[in-house]
Amino acid sequence: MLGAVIREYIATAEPVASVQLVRGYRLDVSPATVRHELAALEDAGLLTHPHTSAGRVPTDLGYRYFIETLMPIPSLRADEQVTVSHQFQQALQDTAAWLRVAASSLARLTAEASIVTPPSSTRTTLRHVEVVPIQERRVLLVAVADGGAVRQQVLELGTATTAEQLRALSMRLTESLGGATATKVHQAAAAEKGADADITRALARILDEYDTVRAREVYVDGFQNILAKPEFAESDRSRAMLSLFEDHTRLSQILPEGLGDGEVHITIGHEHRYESLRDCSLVIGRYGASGDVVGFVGVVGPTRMDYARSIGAVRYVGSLMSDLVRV
Amino acid sequence: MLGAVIREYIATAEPVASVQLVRGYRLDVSPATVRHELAALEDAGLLTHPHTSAGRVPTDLGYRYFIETLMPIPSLRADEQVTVSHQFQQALQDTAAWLRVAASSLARLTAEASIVTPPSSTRTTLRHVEVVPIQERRVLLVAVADGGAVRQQVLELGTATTAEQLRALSMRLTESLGGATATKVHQAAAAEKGADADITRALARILDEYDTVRAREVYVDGFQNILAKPEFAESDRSRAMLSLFEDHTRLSQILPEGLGDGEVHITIGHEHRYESLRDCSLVIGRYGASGDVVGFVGVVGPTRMDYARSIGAVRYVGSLMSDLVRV
DNA sequence: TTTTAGCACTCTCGATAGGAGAGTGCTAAT
DNA sequence: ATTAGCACTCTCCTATCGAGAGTGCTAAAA
Repeated sequence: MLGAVIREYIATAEPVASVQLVRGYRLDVSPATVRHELAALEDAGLLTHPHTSAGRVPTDLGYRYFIETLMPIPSLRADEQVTVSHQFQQALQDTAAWLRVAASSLARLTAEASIVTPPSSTRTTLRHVEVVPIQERRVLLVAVADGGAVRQQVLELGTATTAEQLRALSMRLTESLGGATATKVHQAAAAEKGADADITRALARILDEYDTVRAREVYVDGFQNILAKPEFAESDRSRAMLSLFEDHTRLSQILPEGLGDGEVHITIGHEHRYESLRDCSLVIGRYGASGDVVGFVGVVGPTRMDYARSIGAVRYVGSLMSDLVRV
Repeated sequence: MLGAVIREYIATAEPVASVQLVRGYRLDVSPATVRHELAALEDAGLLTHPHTSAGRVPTDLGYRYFIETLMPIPSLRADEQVTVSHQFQQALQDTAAWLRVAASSLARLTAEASIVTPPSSTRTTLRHVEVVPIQERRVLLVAVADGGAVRQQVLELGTATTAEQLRALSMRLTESLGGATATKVHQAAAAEKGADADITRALARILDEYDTVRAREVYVDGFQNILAKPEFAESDRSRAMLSLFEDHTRLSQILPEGLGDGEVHITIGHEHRYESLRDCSLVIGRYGASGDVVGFVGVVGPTRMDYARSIGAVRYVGSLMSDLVRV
């Protein structure tokens, strides 16, 4: 019964009445009986009334109960899987590109807004360092990390350096710092002097960035989907949300701590700390290679959202991303 | 007089009445006289009436006339300049980072939404190529272009290759393709065979990307500012705009063609092609080094926007970005 | 004990109407 | 050319009303 109400409400966004249930689900009882049951569910705190003579609406608790005990989670349809994985194929080269793909396909699949964070690692080690000349005194420092992730940074050198010297430097750095963690590189930086120290320090900083699990960058897509939902017709509400979305620092704080691999974490309405998310739910998954390289992928929508579908989509996209990161 | 109406309307978003003008601008004439003048401006097509007994509202044409003939354009206040350029200082290392900074400071300065495209060049030549090992068969291809812009791409090689071999390959490619344009690199790719051909082809594709002036990536910020404006209270309108903003392909099509260096291009309301931008204006500037490396930086807001301020902000941010690209 | 029919009661929502307020356009006088 | 005066128009707010939807309760039926 709770399930019926929730399904109906998810579909229509209107409070659902007893007669609707009887008709829509071909129940062999009268509306009055249904009303009795509904009243009981309301006493249990799983449903509410917007006002005396309106149909039932699920509470946050109601959704939670539904999700945890009665909801089957179908995986994505095969053809949808194909479409998405196909899009991923086309964006393999560039991390930024496939993060964008992840965000946009998730948004499209669920018709909600999506959040994706870049992969970051907890104890990255350096695999390869390359210093590439750009201009007279400018060099590009390229650091390839353990998992194959790459980061680059432009540096200004104090003295002009030839390509040969840089090449030698690259080899020396790769040699000495290969396999080193952030702390080790920091130590190495402290030990060096002059221009090389600058470079090593920059390297250390790059590694530090990998280690901060919450990257400053967050990829977001599909906000227009949210704006289209009837519950966000008033612009005040959607504005609060949008401002949260644009403030990536704040945004990254809604990501859950200590999420296991492949797990999906759901927060509903009042369950999260931000006032502006009171009418929203988050479905956040984790992708990455077993505890090492880690990122988040999730969906944001009104509490009245199709959780089963969202969870399915998040799981699938997450698994694709895990594959990409693991290689 | 037109100026007074426009200024007032920009400030209040309400149709402006004759009495308001007399009071607000301490005119030494009666409201009736002002009404005469306003009627004349209306005949000229520079103002309208929402309805018979409402104050005046500028038309698109009115804004255009105002901007082109009567509007002084103050530069940003010194302290604002300092704040912004300071933020740029902190994001020098990473192209993506300073593009984000550009978008967000522009949004903050103007309280409108902002658009920034990455720098792209029309006839880029290759300066340096580096092939960096990542994993057994994976390599990172780093291409440093003429202006100092850097792009990277992960490649899968058919055969395993040692670090030494890659190093030699890097030197050879830099040697043979240094100074080459996209077309030349394409030719070179066609001439080669095997794994090297793959790499050269990838290089050519990277150069192609530089050459497509309109990059697929567009940095956008401050959409919430738009949502806050009274004219966008209804979510339908803002939704149309937001969907345009999220569709970067469509978005990049609103950027003006053939814009000179340091010029600022303004499009008002009905002047642009997209229906969903009917109530919006664009203030788009160009940054880059004299015709070579080029990107766009601009502001999007309601037609009722503070053009002087927007132009000032776009100019300043644009000049900062030009400095960054030129080096 | 569970289910059901019947009915009163409550609340929303849309339509309608009225009145205040704001602002213009016109006319005639300065 | 400017202005005072005034009629006229349109919006916007408020109040009111009735229809409609849906519940909760009660008492009867299964």
